[in-house]
Amino acid sequence: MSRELAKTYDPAGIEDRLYQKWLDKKYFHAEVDETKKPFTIVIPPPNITGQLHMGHALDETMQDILIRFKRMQGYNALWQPGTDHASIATEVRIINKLKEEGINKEDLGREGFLERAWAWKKEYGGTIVNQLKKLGSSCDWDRERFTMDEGCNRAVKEVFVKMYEKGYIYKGSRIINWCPVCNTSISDAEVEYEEQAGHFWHIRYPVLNEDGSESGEYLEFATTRPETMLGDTAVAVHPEDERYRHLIGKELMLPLMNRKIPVIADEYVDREFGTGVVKITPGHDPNDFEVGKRHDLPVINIMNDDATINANGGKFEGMDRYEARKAIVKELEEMGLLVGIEDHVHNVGTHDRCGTTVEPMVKAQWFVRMDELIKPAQQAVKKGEIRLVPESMQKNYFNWTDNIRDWCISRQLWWGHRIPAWYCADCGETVVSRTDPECCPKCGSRKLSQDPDTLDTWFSSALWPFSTLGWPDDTPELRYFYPTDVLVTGYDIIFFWVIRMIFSGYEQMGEKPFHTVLFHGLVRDAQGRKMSKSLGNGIDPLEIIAKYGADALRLTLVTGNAPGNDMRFYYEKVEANRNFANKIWNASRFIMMNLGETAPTKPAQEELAPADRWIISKANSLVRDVTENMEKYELGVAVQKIYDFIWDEFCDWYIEMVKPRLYEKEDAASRNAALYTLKSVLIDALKLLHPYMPFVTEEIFCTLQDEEESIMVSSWPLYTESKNYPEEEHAIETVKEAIRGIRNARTGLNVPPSKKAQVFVVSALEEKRSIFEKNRDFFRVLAYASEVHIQEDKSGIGEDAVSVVIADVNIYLPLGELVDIEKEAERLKKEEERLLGELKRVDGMLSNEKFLAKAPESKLAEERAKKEKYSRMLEQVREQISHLSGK
RNA sequence: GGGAUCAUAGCUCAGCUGGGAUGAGCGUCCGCUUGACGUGCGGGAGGUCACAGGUUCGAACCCUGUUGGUCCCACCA
Repeated sequence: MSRELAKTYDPAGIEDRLYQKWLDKKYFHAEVDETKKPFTIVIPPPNITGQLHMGHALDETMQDILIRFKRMQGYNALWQPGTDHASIATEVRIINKLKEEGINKEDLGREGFLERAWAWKKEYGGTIVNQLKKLGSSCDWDRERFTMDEGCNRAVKEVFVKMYEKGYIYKGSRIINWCPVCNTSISDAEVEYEEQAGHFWHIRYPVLNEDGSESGEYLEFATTRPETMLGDTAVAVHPEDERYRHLIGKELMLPLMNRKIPVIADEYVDREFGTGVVKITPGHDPNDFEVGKRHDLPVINIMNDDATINANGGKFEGMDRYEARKAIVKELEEMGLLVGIEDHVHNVGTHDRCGTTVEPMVKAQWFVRMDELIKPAQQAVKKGEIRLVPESMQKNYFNWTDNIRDWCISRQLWWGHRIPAWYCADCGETVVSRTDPECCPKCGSRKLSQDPDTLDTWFSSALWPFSTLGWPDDTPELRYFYPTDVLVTGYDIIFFWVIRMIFSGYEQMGEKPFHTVLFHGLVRDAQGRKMSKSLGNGIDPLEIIAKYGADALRLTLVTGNAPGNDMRFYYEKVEANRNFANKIWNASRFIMMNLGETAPTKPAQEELAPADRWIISKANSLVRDVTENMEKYELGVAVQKIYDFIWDEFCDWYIEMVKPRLYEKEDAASRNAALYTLKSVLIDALKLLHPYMPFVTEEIFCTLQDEEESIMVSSWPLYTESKNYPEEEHAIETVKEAIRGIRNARTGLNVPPSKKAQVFVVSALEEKRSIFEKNRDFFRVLAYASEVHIQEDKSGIGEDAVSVVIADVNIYLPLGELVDIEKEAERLKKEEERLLGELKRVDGMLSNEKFLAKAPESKLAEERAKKEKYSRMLEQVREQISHLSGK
């Protein structure tokens, strides 16, 4: 096999080719295998209407990292993919498309509409999936599911019927949020509150005498929505409000409608607010609805579904709600009942899909009773059975579970799961059934009609962790892969989805759906704004992939960002990561060039140079740290360590150190040891990096070696005690320190690398001199020296040499230029102060009983060693100071 | 109104349950045809970790308060 790579890494072509290979080899596919431990992630199903955006890209990348990591660790890793039918989003999209053709949905009829919808799904539903593939997502596509496929439909019906039978699902007339544009009810979670500038209209209603005549007294209040007065059925005051006590029980004349309404007393009224009087409209305000229930008030619905006034609105019938508002205010003013208008900013509920102001309306809808269901979901998080990462998300979670209200699940849409309830035209019986009933079980009538409504999209997604594994059937997959392991999602859908999956899991399966929820934040633009269509500031992940490669994008999305935090997207960051891909590419290219056609053989222990052992040892700790971080879901921290290791330690130091051994071919054993180490350390680093950058790592891996056919099914590196070489680590770090000192000095003295210099490395310590002696080549190469002299430092400061002091090593550069003695003295003084500070700190720790009792032995030893080191350094610095002052 | 969260280098952010500001990317300055890479190499400048107190031998990290920003929830008509 030829080991040649192009001079720069160009992801184009490579990525698609490798992805196809993985698909062909079925590497993504997971089968039930009792001999292996499963690791499962279910994808948050993207909407079929969706276009891949940065949010998806982040979400998928995190999941892919985890699943690839676990797969390499030897788990039987299943990433269960699928898409969501997204009832309202899709229905809106199709309606709009029909509109372009001049068709409205009713013309087509339900059947015809659904036909169009399925055709649409067939045409566009796969788009998002293909886009996910561009990212490198290692989903088991053989198991792809859809929330409205046959299995999911059965799961939905099963759950609906079961919960209905248990009394958890009921139909009731309650006040719900109505979207007049989408023409459907929506749940509380779908309402978004928006601050809007509005007004307070101060209005008064005349108080009536017992005989119905006007008493001349008025009751004044303020309202932000005067048009709802058409549906007023009372006016309320606080029961203990002295100002109005005498009016409680009396009647008022509702102007414009000429309806008598009572004055009632209810604690809901805040005496301090406004006039302490509230008009009560049970038909169009959730609070008023509750008040109405307590007082048995009639509920009057004054609006049609499109938010125009209906027949109950008298002469305002047919007007839009805002037109009616104007007209009503005008008439009240003419009647002298408008006391004043005041500017007021208030929160208005809008539909999160279309932005329309939501209208509270009383309608017969289906609900899920939450009080019982929520308990296990609450407990699970409280007891730590389900872990939220980051933990701070618990507050959010409990905020919702503690205040949960019944979930309105019926939608007046056609695209979705139709509610499995039928009504008997003859006896009025409601039949809820898994199968379509032929006749009424109560009266035998065949005049049954199915409820026209469909279910909230989230009803089916709530079942996703088990419906995708085959539930309600008792499948091997379900037994093996459930509960799943980690759910990765944005914190913005905790309420819509996460909570609902959790309680559904406990209710239907008797077990949690996953043990960990890993949250990520939003991807914002460079200015920190949300990416949105209206702002036009969205960045298309596919464009980034085309230009920089999926690897660079993936890395960009997971670095420098803690779980749950929002991040900003910078092109500069992507570029930096593209550069990193190129860096690895070139390091690998270099290694392959030197490898030639023969593979290096495993060297004997004693053939390994100190530098080899050093990098092996470093790589070994890297394996331990990275694995640990990844297991704690610290994906960004982990990859940062890999990045630093590859770029700094491996490329900038180790490869440079090894070059002389590669070029001087006399010592075959040494060359072989170097090549072997280069190759094996590179392979380990590639493996660690693979979950993050699957494509470059695979391409290099396959070119570099012939033993294994893919890095993605190779095994994760293991931390091995025997690969620890603390002595060599110490030695090479010492050498690095000295070399850095020389480089510094050279820069300070303005000596370019091309100008090779004699270098005197001088140390008072026998130990160091011997280390330098063993690694003297490095000085030549890395410090650009012509000659290297290692000498004992007897004087502290040399007599006729220029000296620069780095730590406790003196480096003499006989270049004929003198260092500024005063500056040097100043520097030494500072160094002395620093060391004194350090010693004080270490002493503090070592004399602290609590610390001594608690700290692990390794930490103690480390601190003691530091103490020694600092004392020694201090001694030397002081010696040098005295030498200098003697001059 | 309640709650959460953030404030660290010019910019964007890491900083692992108190122990050397350990830092990254970008930017900036100086210097490099060092035979993998200029998508590169070497070196530098730049931080009283928002402010004020407190706990501690020791605080960016814990507590209290202040200021400023972001977000979530909430019926104040």
